[in-house]
Amino acid sequence: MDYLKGLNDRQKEAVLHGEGPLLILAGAGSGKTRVLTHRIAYLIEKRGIYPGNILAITFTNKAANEMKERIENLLAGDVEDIWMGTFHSVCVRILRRDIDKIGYERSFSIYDRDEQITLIKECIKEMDLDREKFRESSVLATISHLKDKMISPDTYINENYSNYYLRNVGELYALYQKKLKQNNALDFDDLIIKAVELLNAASEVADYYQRKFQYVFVDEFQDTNSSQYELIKILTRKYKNVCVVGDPDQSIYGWRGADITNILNFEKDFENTTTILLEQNYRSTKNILNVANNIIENNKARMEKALWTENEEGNKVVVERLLDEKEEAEFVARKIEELLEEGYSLNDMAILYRTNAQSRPFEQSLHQRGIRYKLVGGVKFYDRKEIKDIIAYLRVIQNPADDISLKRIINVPKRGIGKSTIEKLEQAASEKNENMYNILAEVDSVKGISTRAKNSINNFVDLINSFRALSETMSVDDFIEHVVYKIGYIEELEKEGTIEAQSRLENIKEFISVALDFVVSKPEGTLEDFLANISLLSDVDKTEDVENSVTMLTAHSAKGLEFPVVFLVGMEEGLFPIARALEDDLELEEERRLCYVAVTRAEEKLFITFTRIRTIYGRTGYSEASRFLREIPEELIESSTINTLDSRKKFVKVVDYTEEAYSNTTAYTRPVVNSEALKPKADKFSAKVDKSGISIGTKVNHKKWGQGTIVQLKDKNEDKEIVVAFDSVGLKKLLLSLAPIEIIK
DNA sequence: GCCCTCTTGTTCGAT
DNA sequence: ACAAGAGGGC
Repeated sequence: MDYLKGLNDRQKEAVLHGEGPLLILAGAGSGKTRVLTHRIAYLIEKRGIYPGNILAITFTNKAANEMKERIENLLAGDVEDIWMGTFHSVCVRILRRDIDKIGYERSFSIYDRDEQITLIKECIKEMDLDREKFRESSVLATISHLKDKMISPDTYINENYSNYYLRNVGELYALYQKKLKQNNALDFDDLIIKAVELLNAASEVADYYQRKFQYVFVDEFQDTNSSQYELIKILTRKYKNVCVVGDPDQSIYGWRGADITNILNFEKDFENTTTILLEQNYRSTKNILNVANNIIENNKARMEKALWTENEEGNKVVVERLLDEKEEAEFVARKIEELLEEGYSLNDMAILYRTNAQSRPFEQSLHQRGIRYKLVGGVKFYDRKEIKDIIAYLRVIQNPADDISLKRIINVPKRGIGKSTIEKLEQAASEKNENMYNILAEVDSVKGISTRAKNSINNFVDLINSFRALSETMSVDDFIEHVVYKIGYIEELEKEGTIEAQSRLENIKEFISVALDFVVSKPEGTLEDFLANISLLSDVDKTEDVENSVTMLTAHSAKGLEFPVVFLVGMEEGLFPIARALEDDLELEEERRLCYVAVTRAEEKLFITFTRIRTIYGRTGYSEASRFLREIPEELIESSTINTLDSRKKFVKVVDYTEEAYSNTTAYTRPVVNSEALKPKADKFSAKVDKSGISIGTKVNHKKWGQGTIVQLKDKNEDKEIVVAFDSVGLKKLLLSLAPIEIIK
């Protein structure tokens, strides 16, 4: 194959680069994914590098999968052995093998934000600190930053000994870490720093990976933090074949510890670095790119870079002011319908906003018109109570030391283990310095607990023990199904009979089908793999592919994506840029970079909207156009509601929301659209397709496994279990209501 | 021990 | 607007 076909000179240079460190400064849309995939393919085929000797860090798991696919297509060969994934998933993989060398068990749990809060709350309570002064979220933020910078609690306490607040934050940090360890749990930051710790502590482990990873790639390098950079330095110490790709203008995770100076320091940290600039944009029209360039130029702390394109000039960017968020959503929905008539498909379009809370009106407007959409992030499936409960069960089964999860589910569903009993158990646990599960196992010797409670506890322990044995032998989806029935969760919800309980039941079914998907894509995956998988997936990863639908997501989540048509909404002072950033130059520049990221997602058409009135956090107020809009030259803008700019480069109100103007925007008649192409959200789950009239011998088509024939059919609970002989994968057992199948006539 | 209501505080982005 | 926590009633 020709690895260089269609590449420009700079890109070719990057692909063909030999040994040694390589820094690629890649502007938005400059084809960096192409460069990365071609370079990896080139290394494997032309330079004979074994795929297992390559590590590539991507920003989402989805990006990793797409890259793998593209490389596979280039090579027409198997590249499964490449280590490709996010920092976090790669670190989990390293830690699962060897974390016992630094005193944790390999069955460690991964704590997400909720568990972190529960844990820090416990710490604040235990240290008897004032909750008004020591806010969980700000304490956690400090701890996280300290971890990123790999500053230990002791160091921090010593440095801030004379400051009451900071010293106690340091003490909280120490206690928090101690508790994590006791729970055999790692938070997100720990995943990185414990991997670094492991590599520093165990030279044979470091040696293994340093030999293994002859070539290391890091995408979105501008958004790495210090500990992640440290990890890269350690892993590449032997070969120094490290290629990082980044764009300082797209650094948008400073609040999460990302450090642009990593890019600036790279050339210093790695001697003989080759630096390549990719400045030709292949994604956007001249107009869109111009808008982006004009905005980003206002940042002072910036490496000069001039992105250019040979693409067409394209349409002017449309900027519209609407009355309020409802009108804004209506405007977007109408435009979407127009664009459909023009021949665009729903997949081509995305709505980008600053905060997740802005999605509601758009959901409503799109839903009303039967326009399918998919929501990235937002109210999270995995944050629902019932799902968290089940995950807590699974965590306890996998890692009995996990007290946080244990306490969550010890009396769920109610089994007569009340508050006072739990307090006694906690006390006993801390006296003996043991995990609660161990105390439960020998509860008969704990004083002050009623016989009835002891009975319940013994039953509970037996139940968990039986699950532990079963989890080894059953497939993950079957196992979860077994657990939810066995613990009586399903029964309880069914008894409740409310609509809410019904939706909880459906969520649980959905969760089981997530597990099924996992088993299908990774047949050798264990329960702990599944748990790690769901906690490390990004919102983009978790969003299921809904055929033919508009994507709605935050500007942050949109990083790395591109769409022919982008609606950038809510461009108002105090919203984008967000209020908090208005008084801080650094934060304001990060907002501007975020705006730059948003604008550069668009390929052909960009619509920007803002409103005159907006309700935020229950308060309605007047809003004014974002300063970023004022940074766009007049000649690049087209608008029907505002008369662009005056001499002071400010938006001037020309069409006010008088009655007339208002009715102008609402008296729009909807074009008749082909309804077949636009089904509403309700049929998102394939489970809803009609499966009556199914019998032995019926031919079905499965979403993943293709065609098959039903060979067995029996009642199971209120459902039917079917066994299908698939042409591709042989016999599979499925639940009729869940299976993503349709009947072939 | 459990459930319900009222109050109070928080307001961004997310692995 | 919304969620979590406190406090009161059963």
